[in-house]
Amino acid sequence: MARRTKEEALATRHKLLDAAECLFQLQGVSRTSLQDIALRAGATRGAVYWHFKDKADLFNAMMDRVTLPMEASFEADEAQFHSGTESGCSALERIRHCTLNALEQIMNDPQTRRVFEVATQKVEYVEELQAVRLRHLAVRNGFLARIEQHLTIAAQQAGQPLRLPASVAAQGLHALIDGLIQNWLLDPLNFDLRQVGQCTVDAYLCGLGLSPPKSQ
Amino acid sequence: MARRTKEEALATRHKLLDAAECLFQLQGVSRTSLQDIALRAGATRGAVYWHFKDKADLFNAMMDRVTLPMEASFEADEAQFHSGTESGCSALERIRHCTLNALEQIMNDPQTRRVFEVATQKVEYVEELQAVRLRHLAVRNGFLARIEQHLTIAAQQAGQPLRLPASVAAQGLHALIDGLIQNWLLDPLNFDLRQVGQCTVDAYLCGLGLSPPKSQ
DNA sequence: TAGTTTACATACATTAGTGAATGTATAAAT
DNA sequence: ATTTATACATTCACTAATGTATGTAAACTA
Repeated sequence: MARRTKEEALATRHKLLDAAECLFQLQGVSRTSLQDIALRAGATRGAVYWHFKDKADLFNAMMDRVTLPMEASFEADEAQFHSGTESGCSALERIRHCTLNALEQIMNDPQTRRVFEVATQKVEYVEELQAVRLRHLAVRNGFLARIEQHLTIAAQQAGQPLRLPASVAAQGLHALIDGLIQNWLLDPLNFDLRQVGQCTVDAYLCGLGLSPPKSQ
Repeated sequence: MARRTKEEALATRHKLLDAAECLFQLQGVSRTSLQDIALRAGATRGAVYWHFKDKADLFNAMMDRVTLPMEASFEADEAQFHSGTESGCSALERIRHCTLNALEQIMNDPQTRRVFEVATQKVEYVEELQAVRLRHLAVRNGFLARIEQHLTIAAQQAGQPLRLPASVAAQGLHALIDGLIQNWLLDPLNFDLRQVGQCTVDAYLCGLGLSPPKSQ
């Protein structure tokens, strides 16, 4: 077949990733063949092997397409916070804002939702995907450090100490959010992620000794 | 080969399940063949197909072997609670006791830990395993109902209302525990499940308006 | 505009896994 | 003491997936 222009090539690459997302969600990663993916993308396995080394490589690319922007947005947020102007929003507000934002994105952006569902229910984390696991751990530890830091600042701003060591408190908050997402993905109609997320996170923060703001 | 006695047959059945557990943990469910399992159990695929319909059936049996006893113990606990004698332990204590117990079992019982790791990281929940997903949901809803009930009672006993609707509060507590387990399984050395579990659960309960007991 | 590389498609070789059929020696039932 | 069902082992037929090798036409490049 005829050679494509660079833009066209990039387009087929994205088509392949789109197809993979959907098929992974429907059938699971191991049960979808590269053939399936190529077919759904209107291509052949030749295209897949051109763009990716193998299925694990493709999977990584699929993850990157949603996790890299998410991490970037978090870091942008971080940079803004440290830009000298404290801009009137407390550390506590920022924590709530960030977590609520993440929940919103998972609820409203279909691609994010698809990929999260695949990552939590439709893939087996074995050796060839260990890179994914390690990145997951790295990102998580980054989150934990950030949360810990913000909780510490929030406690200072509130003028009272945390009832728990900040690192432990951070582990709990992260586990809570993580658990909420997992459970919601498992059965989205079972509860409202935004509402339950907001209430329970506030309750937890309150339990840490941080009184919730009176907004909403 | 010679026919085995019933006890021997049951023994091979367990050997097969044991082998499956380990191999699933090591290689993931989809990448371990029935051949692998049989070989490790010192048998052949014939034995597997005799005891189980297919891999999904075997997987279900493997899950049942740990989840059925767990559910049974929970129900026994429930029965004891409703046996008229209030036996001096508050609903709040019971919640803490139950969750801590579950965490302990996951930490200390290797089989439970293996199976949980498989169920959370080494399997793809697709149609042929939908029975597992449905049972998971059913068990979860049972837990939620129980937690909700106990939280309500605990609030009555404490003489002050919950800061959240009981159902929402229950979702949060479950998500917290679930998230703790998931994160710990992902990297057991990262934190101490018992300690962090106890602290963060107490913090959350406190945030709900239930003051923690002064034990420990 | 000739040569080179790109972006695939096609064809091939190999392997591995499944399910079912069949074989078989013995435990259990009568 | 037979008979029968059990608890497997062995073999077979089939499919499906992977990776690689090769083909090719058009987009770039000099």
